[in-house]
Amino acid sequence: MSDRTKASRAYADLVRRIQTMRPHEMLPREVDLADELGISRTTLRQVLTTLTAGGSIYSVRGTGTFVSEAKIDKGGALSGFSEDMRARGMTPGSRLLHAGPELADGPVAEHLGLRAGAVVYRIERLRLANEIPMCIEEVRLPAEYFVDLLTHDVSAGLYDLLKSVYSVEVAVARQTITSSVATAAEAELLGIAAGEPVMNVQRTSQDARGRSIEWARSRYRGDRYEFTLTATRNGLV
Amino acid sequence: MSDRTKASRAYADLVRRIQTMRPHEMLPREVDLADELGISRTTLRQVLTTLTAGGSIYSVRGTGTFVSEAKIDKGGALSGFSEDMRARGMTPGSRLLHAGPELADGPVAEHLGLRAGAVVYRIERLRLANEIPMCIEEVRLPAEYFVDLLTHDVSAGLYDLLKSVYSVEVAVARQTITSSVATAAEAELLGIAAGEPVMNVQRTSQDARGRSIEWARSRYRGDRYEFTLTATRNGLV
DNA sequence: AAGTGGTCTAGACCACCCT
DNA sequence: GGGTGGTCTAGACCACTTT
Repeated sequence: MSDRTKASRAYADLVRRIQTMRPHEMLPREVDLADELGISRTTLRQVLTTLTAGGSIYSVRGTGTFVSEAKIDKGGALSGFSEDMRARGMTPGSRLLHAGPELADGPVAEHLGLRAGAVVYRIERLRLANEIPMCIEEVRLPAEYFVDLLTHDVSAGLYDLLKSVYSVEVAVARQTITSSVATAAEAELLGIAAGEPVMNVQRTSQDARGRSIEWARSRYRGDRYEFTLTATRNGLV
Repeated sequence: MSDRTKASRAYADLVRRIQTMRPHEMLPREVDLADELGISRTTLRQVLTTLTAGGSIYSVRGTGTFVSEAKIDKGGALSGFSEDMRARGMTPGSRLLHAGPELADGPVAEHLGLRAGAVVYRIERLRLANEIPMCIEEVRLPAEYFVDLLTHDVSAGLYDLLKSVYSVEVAVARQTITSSVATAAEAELLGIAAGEPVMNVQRTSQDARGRSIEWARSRYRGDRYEFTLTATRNGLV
């Protein structure tokens, strides 16, 4: 959404323009469109590529570029709990269950790419949506990247904190989702009955340099949460 | 993987080159690299953008371009069951439970963007991995796009069929995952006990033109299946 | 000041679809 | 043959980091 470059400004212009058009309506030819937007065709094509990847438009070789039909709205799979809940129109909340340093044992060290015995921070929170318990979240972060992390407020909006204080942003995340039934302890925290379904989400995050910066395990109550994701076919490869 | 364009050939070359390098090792400067690969810097940058999006490399402004550290291998969220299972090293199988035309009722018509009462094909299959039941899959496809679909063998590899016979490919898919416990009927088909956890995956797929081409509901057994996905931060926006 | 990636351009040529 | 998107180029200039 940054309007620092011509391309991103043209992108915003074009998105607005597409919204006023009907599905399968044809866009002006690229040379003309570039002219209207005040950019070169090369820059325009960069913008069009992004829009195509996002499913807003499609082009047919030798024929033209068209507005796509239904818009599958993309859920931000890279967002954290707070952002995710706000996108769903709910108010996120948090109750801190634990926050402290510990030594990484085998599995944790492996997931984070650290040597066994390295220091990690473990933060465990009960996450709420509109005051209702939604999931139990357990996050581990390498202490070497986030010095004095616990002197800050980690009860909510952890990603904002990592970005603003440590200038670290998630670039790639891998999530594994499994289904199970709640144990007695989990059930009590989540306010459900033992034996009810829960979704387990394990997540490993890396920054742009490819360093693992987070390993998280969440247990969502299955009766109230649904996990949404959008996949797009890649270009070039 | 197509080597028809200079860019895709350079991409393949560069991937091979990166594999011989160590994490955080610096690549040659762009002008030189473009020269070595026999392409212009503009074309090279297109390739580098793809590699960056894929998490293979990262670049630091004013400094250089580097090989990323750990490689999170991307699971193809756009693949079908057969492809998915083969990627996990298992042999996919299928038992056809039902295949026939029907009239789209409200919810189905809505998901597929059809008028109520349009004809859709419903295909229900029990999907196996190494002969073991893995999920129950119910797919609905608009008959207007896939004329005489049922004269073909739909028991396995449906996506391959859609591509080879109808030249239709999935470009964007949206999936919603929820957790529940198996009903008696589901449990029997899946070979588990009623009350055990299952994962429900609902999926809407669109082709490049934005037409909804598939609506599917799957129920995976929670004890044997895990859902993996990789998310990457987008450029431009 | 020198070196690097980031943005943008004008224009050439190719591949394909239509009438 | 005329129109459209797809690929590729050489080069300019900017922004940032390092010495």
